[in-house]
This record gives sequence, C-alpha cells and structure tokens, in this order.
Amino acid sequence: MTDSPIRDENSKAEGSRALNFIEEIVEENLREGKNDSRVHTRFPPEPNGYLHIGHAKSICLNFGLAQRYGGKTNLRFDDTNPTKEDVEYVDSIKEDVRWLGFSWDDREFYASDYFEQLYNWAEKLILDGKAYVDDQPAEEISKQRGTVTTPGVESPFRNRSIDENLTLFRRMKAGEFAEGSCVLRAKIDMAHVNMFFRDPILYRISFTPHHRTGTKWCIYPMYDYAHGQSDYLEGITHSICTLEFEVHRPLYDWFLDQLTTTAYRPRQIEFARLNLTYTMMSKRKLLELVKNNYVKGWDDPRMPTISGLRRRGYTPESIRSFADRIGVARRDNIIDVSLLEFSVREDLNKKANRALAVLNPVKLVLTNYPEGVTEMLTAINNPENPEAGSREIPFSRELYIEREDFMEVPPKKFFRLFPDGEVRLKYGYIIKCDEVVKDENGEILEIRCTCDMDSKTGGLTANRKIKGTIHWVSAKDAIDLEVRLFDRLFKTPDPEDYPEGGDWKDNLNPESLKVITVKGEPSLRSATVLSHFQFERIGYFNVDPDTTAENIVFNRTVSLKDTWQKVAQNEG
RNA sequence: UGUCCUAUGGUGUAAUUGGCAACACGUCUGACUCUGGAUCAGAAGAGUUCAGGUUCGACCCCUGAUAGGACAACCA
Repeated sequence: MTDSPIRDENSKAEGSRALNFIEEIVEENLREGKNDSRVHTRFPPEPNGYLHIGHAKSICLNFGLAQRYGGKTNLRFDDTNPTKEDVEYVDSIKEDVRWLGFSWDDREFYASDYFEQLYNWAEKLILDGKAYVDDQPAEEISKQRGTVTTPGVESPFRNRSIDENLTLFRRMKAGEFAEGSCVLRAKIDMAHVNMFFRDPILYRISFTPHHRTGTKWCIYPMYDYAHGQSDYLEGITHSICTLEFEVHRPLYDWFLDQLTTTAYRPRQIEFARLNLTYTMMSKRKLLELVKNNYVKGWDDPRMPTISGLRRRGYTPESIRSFADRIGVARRDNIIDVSLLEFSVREDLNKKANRALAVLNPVKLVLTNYPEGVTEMLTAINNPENPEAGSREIPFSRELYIEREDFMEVPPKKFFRLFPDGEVRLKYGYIIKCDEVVKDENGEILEIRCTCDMDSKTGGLTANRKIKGTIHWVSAKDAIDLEVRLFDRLFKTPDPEDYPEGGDWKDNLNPESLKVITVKGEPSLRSATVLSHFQFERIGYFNVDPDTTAENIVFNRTVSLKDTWQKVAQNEG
C-alpha cells in the first residue's frame, strides 16, 4: 500500500472495475478528510457457529476495502451472549479468515474486552436519567412494546429515581437477582416509529459462564448497546454490516451521541447479504443439519461453510474471485451456485495437476498388443502450466476405460468408441473396436480392440485425425480409490420454498453424496491430503483428510464443464 | 394497514453524477485441440417495474402507483 490514503494509480489499475457504493462512500469520506482520512474496518462474527460463504463475502469486503485504501481491519468477536457461544467457534473462525488469505495482525478483539467500559457507560446513562431498571418479565415487556403500527406502553418502573436505578443496576451486576428477573433499559420513547427506540434493553442477566470472562460477569450487554461502542473504542471508520441492521442504525448513532463527544465517528453502512441457489445460508439451520447428522459436521464438503468448501477442494483464490465477481449492492440477490463453481474451475484449471482415473470402469483388451509387457508413457502434468512437468504412466494390454465412453449404437456426433470405430487413448495409441463380449444379460464384460502400433504419441501415424480421445488406466497397475461424489445439498433452488405443512429439510437432496470405488493411475498413491487434481475429462478432485495408507479418498470438487452431456440431451 | 429500504438482459453488477445502457457468468454459433476441458473469434438477449411531471435531453431529478424486502428475542 502507499502512503496516500487515496487510491493510487497502481491500485486503480489492479481494480479497474467500477467502484461499488461502499467504495464510493469511502472515497467521499477520504476527500472530506473525515476521521483524519483513516479507513479502518472490522469483521465482527459472533462465535456461535462456523463461517459460511456469505461471511466470506463480508470478509473479502471488509479486508479488501482496507487493503485498497491503505487501512486496517480488526477481527472482533461479538461475544455478548455466553449461552450460544463457544471457543470451538472462535478457533474455527480464525482459521477460516486466515485460510481465505487475510490478516488482522495483532488486532484480535472481543466485545467482552469492553465489558468494563460498557458497564461504566451504562452507569452514565442512568446518571443522565436515560436508563432504568425494569423488573417486569420478558413477556410483559414484549407485550408493552406495541406493534409496528401501534405505540407501546410505558413500563411502571420507568420513572424510578436515579439513585434507585443505580443501586438496582449495581445489585444486578453483583449477582443478587435471578436470570430474567430484571433488565436495564434505555429510556427513550415508547411511541417511536422505530421499534428499536421503544426503551431497548441494554443489559440482561445470565449466569452461564462466558468462554472468555468466565463468571466475572453475570450481566451482559445486548448487541445494539455493544456494537457501536465497540466500533468506537477500536477507532472503526466504516462499520459494514448486512441490510437487516439498517433499522438499527439510528440507535447505533443514538448511543454514540449520548456517550461520546469527539469529532471522530464510525459510520454504519449496510449491504445485501449473499444468497445462493440450492444453498442454505441460515447459521441456525446449518447448526441443525450438523446437530441432527444430516451432514457429517460443519466441514462436510456439502456444507456452504468455509471449512466445508475447503475440504471440498475450493481454493481461497476461487472464493475471493467469486466475491469480487458478485459485487456489492443494496438490493436482494440470489446468485446462481454455478457462478461459484465457475470460479473454482477457473482457478483449478491453472493449478491442478492432471491424472487419469476411470470412475465407471469396463475392461478393454488390446488383442494385438504383446502380453506381459508394461510400457511407460509420458503424460503432461498440466497443459496450462509447463513448469508442472510430466510423469510416466504404465500402459499394457488390458486397460479400463469409462463405460460411458463406449456405445454399441452411437448417436450422431458421438466421437468416442463404438464397433469399428477408432479412438485415441490419451498419451497412447489409436485403437479400433473389433468386438464386444457380453454376459447372458447383455451386460458388456469386455471390449476387444486392435491397436495401431505406430500411432503412439510421437509415432509414425500419431497425427492421424481422430475425433475422440479417451482416458484409460492400465488394469494390472491401477489402484483403487474411494471417490465421494457430491451433489447439491438441496433439491430446490430455494431450500426455504416448501409446501404448506412441510419443512425446509424436506428439500434435502437424498443423493447429495455417492461413494464409489474407482480405478486410478498408480501415481495417485502418493497424493497428499488436500492436494488438487483434475481427473482428465471428469472433473476436479482433492484428497480428503479421511485418507489412510490403505484407503485413498478423493472428493469431487466440481465436474468439468460437460458440453457433450448438453448435446446428448438436446438430441433427445 | 405504519416507517424505512430496494427495483436495469436468464443471473449479478455498471453507466465518470442529466447526454440515446456496459461488463461478467450463462446461452447460441464457429475456429482450434491427443481433455467434448481450456483457449480464440463472433452472435443473440434489457430500452432500465408502471403512469405522470421537470428538461433540448431522464436509468439517473420530482409526484403517484405497483412489486419485493426489513422492523414488534432478555439473539446477533
């Protein structure tokens, strides 16, 4: 980054796209010299679940903005509710943000770091006559709040004296009252059009130990009371959140107006959250999927969590480029998952080494190829990256090819193998199908071919024009691999769209996971966990952590774009 | 029967602040290819939710409608 807080020519070049509305605001603030022309953002997750792709959008936004304008981004855990939060989640969140490629340096903060200051501010509000202790039960308070079209009713405890409120609040803090017996409320306006101004609750009592402060506190601040002040204490300039907090903004500003006097002021800006087709983004419902074993954990490769995507084989770069592509705006949006898939393919195409693997094998015998001979053929590791080099793969008389690559009665434009047809074996020879051996049920047992012995890559007849090239694996050299084929977790584009009396879980796709055993080239034996491969003509796969010495497990990240499937479908 | 937000090709995002709508993905052609991948070339697809108004000129400003969303946890 440069010394200038304003975007320089370099960063302008790298981000040649048009500014989004938040960048527009930031640049305007920079021009005005607001907040000493600082840009300081924060990513404020509540540690009550794992981060998902929607959070990734927010992370990219917050950290990206700071990077672009030479600012900083804090990681702040919004840990004001001990009943829902846990260290397991703070650890996973840190890992995920780091994995995505962002650094908060030493600025790892917690809302709980500010409990003391927040408490003192609460006493100030009481002293100013702007807060009071309410002894009513939750239901009563809720009832008195009124509705969006009718004003609320004032609490009978609303006009307690300052002294009484102060004493009561201190006793709340001291643990003298039971959970739910009383709360601290701001004294604003029970008839306000904005429901959040109808004497919002500031503090409630909870004796659940907090994952950081233990049992030191038994009163905890509510989100509205904690968030803006935390931003303020950290010197945040642009507090970016999703649209549902828009209604909270006036209250966010109100607290700061009551409590602070400096010219510096953080500004809350809301954007539309990410929605993806065929994807559930609700943290609560993702938790339900995990808790009730609909999936195998937060990092199940079918989950839209960062950890799930990572295990599935997504790269940080692919997620960042996705976040970049979808943009940032204020209108509700539903992005097609295929755009996410496009982003991984694009990245993996450049990075993943190729390998040959046959998912649905059928035996193929080269009748004119010598028996007992194994010849090594040279295969390119990655045509997109010459530096990836090459490797040797064994070839012999008996091979496996993909069952789908052979058809007895080929449709038009089928340029794979069929009786009397020719096809090229990748990195190998051109072969011709002579005979098909079937069992009594008509199931193909074996395909018998002759091999043009001069057609090996680099050979005399190697450059003959052959329409199709198929992949293969040497039968006696192939190794068995466990492959997990994932499909979308939900059957419907909108998982929340279910018939009356139904449940969103009815939309779960029962075929979202298929486990098969496939034949892979022997070099795959040494594949390291989480490394990426493209199985040629099939798709991108990565090694699952479940892999053991005896059992190598591959996850299908995403299939290759399949034009043939489309053609075949259109042919009917 | 309230307040606020939003409305641009199939999807998403732009339009240098009022000068006859661009980009990405997708779709469709064609070329190339020892991956029906990738790559390359090209095409179709919106006249900006609707109705008025201001203006020489409106996606942009004004008015009204319509549609979608947010808001009544001791959640965040």
